[in-house]
Amino acid sequence: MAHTLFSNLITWSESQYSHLPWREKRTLYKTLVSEIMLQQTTVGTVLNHFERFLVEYPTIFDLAKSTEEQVCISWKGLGYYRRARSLRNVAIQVVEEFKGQIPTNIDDLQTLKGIGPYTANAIVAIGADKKALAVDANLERVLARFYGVDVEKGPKLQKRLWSDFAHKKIMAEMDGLSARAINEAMMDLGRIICQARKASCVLCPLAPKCKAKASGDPLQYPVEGAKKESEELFIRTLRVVVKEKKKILVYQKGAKEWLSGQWELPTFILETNDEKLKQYPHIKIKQNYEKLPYVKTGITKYDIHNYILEMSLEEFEKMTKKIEIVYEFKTNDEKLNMSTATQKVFKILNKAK
DNA sequence: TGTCCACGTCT
DNA sequence: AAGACGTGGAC
Repeated sequence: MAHTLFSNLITWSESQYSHLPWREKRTLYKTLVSEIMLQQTTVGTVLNHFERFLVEYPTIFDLAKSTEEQVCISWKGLGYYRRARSLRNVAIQVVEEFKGQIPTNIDDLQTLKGIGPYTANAIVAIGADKKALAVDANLERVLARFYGVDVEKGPKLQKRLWSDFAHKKIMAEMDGLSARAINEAMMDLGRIICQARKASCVLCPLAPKCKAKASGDPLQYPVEGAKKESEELFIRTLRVVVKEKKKILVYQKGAKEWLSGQWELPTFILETNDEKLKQYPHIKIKQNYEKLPYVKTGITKYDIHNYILEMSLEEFEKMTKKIEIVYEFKTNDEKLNMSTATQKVFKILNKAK
């Protein structure tokens, strides 16, 4: 009986992964924070930040009282900083509209900006242990394989899984089992055993009834959509270091730019094949920039080499006469919301000394 | 080192 | 509804 399979799955998951910090003494608040962190982010990365974040914001009221800038600083290293702003706004909204009690039904949760179908279901199923299914990319893959669904990956597959499989079958499996345990276990399975590019079927508790395993080629599910050719985009930036005593020259990124609100070294485009790019002003320098030290960064679809150049304030002012950005001297410490790329530049400079 | 890839929600 | 958003892991 399939029910036994899912019990085995839960046993496997609980024996190995109950120690994740958001699972220990689980609360709705820890679930909210961890699930927002886990959007687009691997468990390993979240492990590096979750507990510190909880020390800084032990309750939803602490989070609601904090400033946007402080929450973004606390979010450093997790990326997709819009999530940090959303999380704070959710906290404020929950305090104002729900007396600080995080709702446990899908509809109320989805009224909160930043909480979509996945996170709403995760909070209901995992946070409140009420019947729901949080279908992230892991679940999508596991379910497509288990049921052998050959619908193209993406929104179509999500819909198909939800209407034909997830809702009717998995939800039925939850009768008599914990919704929390089954959701956590399915995610663990996708993360550890039933990975996108590797399926360790010999270890899998669901293998006896898995259609993908039976097919002999489990990786054929989920079916990949046609990949579209996209032009490779590169940027070569100049990152300028101007020091004055213990301070460095930086500027704050605007609302519509990448990494909005963060502080960066003065940054200019030396060369790019994307003519529409408006993130930084263009500049020309006399020397061959390819001989300068550089660090690689990446954001969205761009391959970026950041060339580093130290200069005096006089030289800098001469170079940027026609540029209207406001640059200021600031101390580079933990109170400054400094971009990852800028931190990488300093790492390289310190290493060189 | 480089290259490829994964990943929820909003707009 | 296609593209934006950042980081880290696998090989």
